[in-house]
Amino acid sequence: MSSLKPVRGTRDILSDDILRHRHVEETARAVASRYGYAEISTPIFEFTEVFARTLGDTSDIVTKEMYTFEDKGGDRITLRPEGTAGVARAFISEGLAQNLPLKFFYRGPMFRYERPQKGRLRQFHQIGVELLGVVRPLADVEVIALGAHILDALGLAGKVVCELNSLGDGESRDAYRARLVDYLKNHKDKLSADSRDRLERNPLRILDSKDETDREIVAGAPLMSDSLNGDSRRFFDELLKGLETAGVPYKINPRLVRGLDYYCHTAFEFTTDALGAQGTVLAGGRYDGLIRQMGGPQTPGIGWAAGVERLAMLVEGTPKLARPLVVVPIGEEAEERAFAVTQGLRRAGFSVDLGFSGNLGKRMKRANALNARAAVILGGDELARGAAAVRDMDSGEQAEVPLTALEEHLGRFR
RNA sequence: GCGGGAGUAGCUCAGGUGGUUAGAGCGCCAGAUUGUGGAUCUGGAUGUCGUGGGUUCAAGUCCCAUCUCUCGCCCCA
Repeated sequence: MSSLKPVRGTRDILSDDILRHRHVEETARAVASRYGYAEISTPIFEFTEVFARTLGDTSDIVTKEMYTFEDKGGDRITLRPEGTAGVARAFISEGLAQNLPLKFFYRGPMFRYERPQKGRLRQFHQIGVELLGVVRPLADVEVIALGAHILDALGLAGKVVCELNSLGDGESRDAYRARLVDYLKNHKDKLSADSRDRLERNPLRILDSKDETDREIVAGAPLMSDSLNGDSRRFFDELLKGLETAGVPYKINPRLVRGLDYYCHTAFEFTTDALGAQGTVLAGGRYDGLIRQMGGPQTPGIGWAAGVERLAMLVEGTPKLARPLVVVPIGEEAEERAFAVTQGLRRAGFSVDLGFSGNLGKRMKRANALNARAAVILGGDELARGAAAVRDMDSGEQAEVPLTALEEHLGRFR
């Protein structure tokens, strides 16, 4: 094995893997497009403040996971750890507030400096959507239904569960946080070290702690739903009703929280038990305060992101490429004419491979390895008659076809 | 960042207690078949044994460090 290796947590993606990635991305793009989501591509790096300001100073992403560096001009630059901040920044930079509501689909690499595991990499890929400018819960319904639709189109409906919760508006969330902290402080000495730390930093996170004693304590904790004010309660009820109307199955999980500070109201995760500790496959929520926090006009938003690597691991089988034709020249004179024949077929819309060397036997072997549908054999005898031998690689049947009728004859193999 | 497991051919893996030229299957290459692929048969090449250091007459094997993968924690897609 060579000592030349990719950087830790990065991968070359090729052959079957890249086909699966492409399948995931193209399926998502096609379904999102049916819902009217326009694709947007934002830079993979931004000024560090774009992420630092929006993700919250206490989040792990900001404190330890960002790839941040100073460029030659002295600017602080960060490789994007997630997609929402960049879309929000573009919304402000491009003055898009005139055109609300807006719906975006994006895809591309994200970067987080963390310890790699299965389904968790330092460079990974996400697909995601954002819906900006709609305060009504119907927006949440559409965004979640779109996520469910994409997972269904990928054949994963039976492998995932949509877990759902409401964090309420700011008022509800603050009220709940206070009640929760009050309760947990009474059990502080029994909490795990991690959770005692979280009590200061991010108390809501304690709700989904994996520590057993924590779980026992959490079982008796006040419920978020009891702290929702009237507006928040109504919002959540409308969302649930909408999902039922849309036929999206869900499971309410009162302990579901989101790591990032800007979420409010709706939080959801599509999870699977097929990927070990990295069970979250598509997740998102509502972020009504984000754009104003970044310095833009008050603009509500909701969206989600999904990990392409994780989805690709769940997708069964390998998407097949279209089977090519192969042109096989025999002899020097035929080789000179083969490229012109090949180009003619390519211009006519066929996928055609023309090898660079080899005798007949080798070229036929390669045609077989490429899973060619048919071979167009150009031998001296055939060319002298202005024809080619067309061999069906499945049946082995071979027929002589005049070059002038080649495209028409090959139509059956398209 | 913390804890456990693992790194031998392109791939999947064998290599008791240290002992000569490190093996198998798959794949690859060549030939049987110089105008015909898949199947079969014959032959061939697989390699700094992850990397660096140490112990020893002798290290794939033992010790230390380091890197990468993997499982879990943290966190998240």
